[in-house]
Amino acid sequence: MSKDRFIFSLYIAQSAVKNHVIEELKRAGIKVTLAQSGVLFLLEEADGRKMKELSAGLRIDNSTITGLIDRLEKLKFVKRLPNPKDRRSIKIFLTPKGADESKKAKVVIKRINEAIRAEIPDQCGKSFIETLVRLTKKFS
Amino acid sequence: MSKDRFIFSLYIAQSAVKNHVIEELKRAGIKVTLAQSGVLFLLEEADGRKMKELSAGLRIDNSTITGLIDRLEKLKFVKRLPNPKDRRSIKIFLTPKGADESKKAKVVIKRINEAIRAEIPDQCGKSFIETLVRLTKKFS
DNA sequence: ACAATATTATTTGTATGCCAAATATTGATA
DNA sequence: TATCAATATTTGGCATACAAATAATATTGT
Repeated sequence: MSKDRFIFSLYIAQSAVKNHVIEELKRAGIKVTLAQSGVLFLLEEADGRKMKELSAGLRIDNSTITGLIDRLEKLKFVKRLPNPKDRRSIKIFLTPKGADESKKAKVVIKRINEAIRAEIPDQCGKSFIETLVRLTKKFS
Repeated sequence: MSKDRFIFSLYIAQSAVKNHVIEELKRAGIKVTLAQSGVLFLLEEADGRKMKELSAGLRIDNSTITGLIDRLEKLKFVKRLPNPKDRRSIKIFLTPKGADESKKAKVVIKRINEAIRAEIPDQCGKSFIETLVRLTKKFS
């Protein structure tokens, strides 16, 4: 049926997973969205990143990051601070509240990533991720 | 690095493929977008479908289809016609112009689907799609 | 030093996509 | 038949996402 419809199959699988994550985050009482949690995770790893570094890390457009940070700032999860070394750029910092939210979200995301791993046959488990990475490189 | 980050890997692979398709459609002078082409393909297969059938076929929300059809109708690629058998619903029909656009878009999409297939190792080619389908079922 | 160029973030406009609520119509049931 | 539940579509609100245009600042070439 969908034997050769890679584009569509990839779309609906990603869509199903994404909607499931959103639902589980909500169910856990988490205020940030999936995209916003991506920002928090990057900052947890290395705080004070520039907008540019965040958009590169998440593989999304600069202008999209602006909106994500706007909403995260309104929720008091991050703060924009000027970068004295380069006044074009801005550095983003986690607030304590944001760090807390990040940890909570990470629990949910991790659980779902493990549930996904469980769905992938062992022989081709590595191959699945490798294929995704190969597609990403090929079409970027 | 991204060994266990299935959600993220799936997202960026889908995103890369999607953006590549959009670019190629544009490059071929095609006016419809990827999502809109999905509607055209369904109608090419069976014209006069109801909104509900389209949203089910594309696995997207009802309200999203309304917008897609709005734009396709503005471009004169489809027409809304009343359904005498059930006046709650509406049937969507391809115009000749829409049928033409559909064929053009299909050439591009088919080419990219084949390029994707070429990126998947032979042993796990079937398994890749099967995994996507399994994930879709599990999380829907 | 200065002009041309590049980089960083934002703004605006358009397109998805979801959800919840509103509307219209149909079907079922008391 | 009157009412209530189910179904189909639309509307409005919000959150991504990209592209193009803009403003501010840095860098580079001469």
